[in-house]
Amino acid sequence: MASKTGKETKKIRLGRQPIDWEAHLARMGTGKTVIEYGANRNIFWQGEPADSVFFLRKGKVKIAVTSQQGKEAIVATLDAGEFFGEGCLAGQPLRIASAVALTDCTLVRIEKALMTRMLHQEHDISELFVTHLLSRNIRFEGDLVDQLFNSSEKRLARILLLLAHFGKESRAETVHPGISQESLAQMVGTTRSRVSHFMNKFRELGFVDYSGSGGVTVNSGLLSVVLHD
Amino acid sequence: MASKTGKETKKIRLGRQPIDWEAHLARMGTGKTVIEYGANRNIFWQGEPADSVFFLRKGKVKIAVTSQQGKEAIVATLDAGEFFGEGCLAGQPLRIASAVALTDCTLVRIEKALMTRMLHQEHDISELFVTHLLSRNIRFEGDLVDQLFNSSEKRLARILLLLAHFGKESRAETVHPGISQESLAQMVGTTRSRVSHFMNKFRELGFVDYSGSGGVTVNSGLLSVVLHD
DNA sequence: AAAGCAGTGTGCAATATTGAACAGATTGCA
DNA sequence: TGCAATCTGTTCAATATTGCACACTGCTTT
Repeated sequence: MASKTGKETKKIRLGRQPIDWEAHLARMGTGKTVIEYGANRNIFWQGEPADSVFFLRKGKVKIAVTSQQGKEAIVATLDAGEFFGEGCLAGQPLRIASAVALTDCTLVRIEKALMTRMLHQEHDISELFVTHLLSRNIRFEGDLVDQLFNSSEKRLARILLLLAHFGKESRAETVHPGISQESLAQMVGTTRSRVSHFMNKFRELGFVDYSGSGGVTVNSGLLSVVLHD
Repeated sequence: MASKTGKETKKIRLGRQPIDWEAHLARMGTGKTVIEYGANRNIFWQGEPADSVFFLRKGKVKIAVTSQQGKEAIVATLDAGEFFGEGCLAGQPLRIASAVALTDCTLVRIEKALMTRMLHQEHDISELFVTHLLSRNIRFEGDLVDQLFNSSEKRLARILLLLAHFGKESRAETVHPGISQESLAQMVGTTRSRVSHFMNKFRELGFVDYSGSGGVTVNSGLLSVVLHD
């Protein structure tokens, strides 16, 4: 509780002027709740009724799907400032995926009815949401193309680069600390033994660095070579 | 040929009332063009500057990506009533995919600036566009999950079902006539020889029917069994 | 009719991937 | 401290997939 989200900027950059998402939210009537989730806490389960959209104010969240055979795949990991669970707005009655907090999170739960109303009445919200959906779309399309074309080795390289926010201003270079090979395998769509194999290969080549604990460091410049053959 | 798409209603169902897309378009100033494309004509190429969004009024269009190695993948096939090329709205300077008319098409080209203006000013358009993006998102997420979990056999089964509009009211049961095994392979993300192999298997089991020419007929009920193991 | 062409049915060796196993290392906790 | 749980490195046989080859079909063009 009582996290220091106060420091986070509430103004989210859009095409034109920054919009004050929190102010809009505050103005709306009932239907929203601010919730804090501890790391590893479940936010919603696949198969549950879907009646709300979430906005991630702080922390990281993963979206995962479990197959009938019990295998799990991670279809997205989200950072602060992103929406999720928006499928219900398109009429999905049930969650098609589960959402789990990867770190301590604070998020805003918005009931479907309220979200619909906001999209209908508030231009800025509507525009923000369109921007979000466009980015998500581009990311999904990229993931799909990646699957259609590339070997598991290249897919792993790509995931590592994306997790390190390759291309963004902030050259964090460090992947989410504590990410396991199992999780990587679930994102890449392969087995852990394969991930272990390639991680070692990448490490020997100096593309990544990781020692027991302390997360993975990515040399984006070098690793990106893998993608281009 | 998909024949009577011309009869499709121009009023597109939204959550609430149907909105008259054409009327909105007509009211806007310059920046839009109605274009007709013959079958197999190219609409835009991957790598080209991206400065407009398209609305498909009639016909079918495929969205394809070519890898550096020259392999082609089909990431989507679109029906009347759908948008495409919307990536530019999120700031993509270049097309990341090519668009090709699969049948004779008529489509509306909307310049990026006009589209932005419409999204900003016209509630109905904005809402329609959000609905489109949500559906597209759900489809991409589904495709991605499919790739992460399933074998090429199941993926082929799924594509055949989707092409036959499985689940929709109109039990057309007939896939786009003249679709080649090569195209199927590019959608599924595998090789033609694999597609040929599974198509024969499906045919022997009575799940599909196809004879030289005349397109593929899908027995959705039977074929969907493949998906559930 | 002959030739060309695109699509299909097969077979096969080379390669990639899976799935399961086991040992060592590290971490968290009683 | 010691135990249990988790994560990692590594192997290996079974399986799936690729990439290519070639023959055969139906169709169009000349």
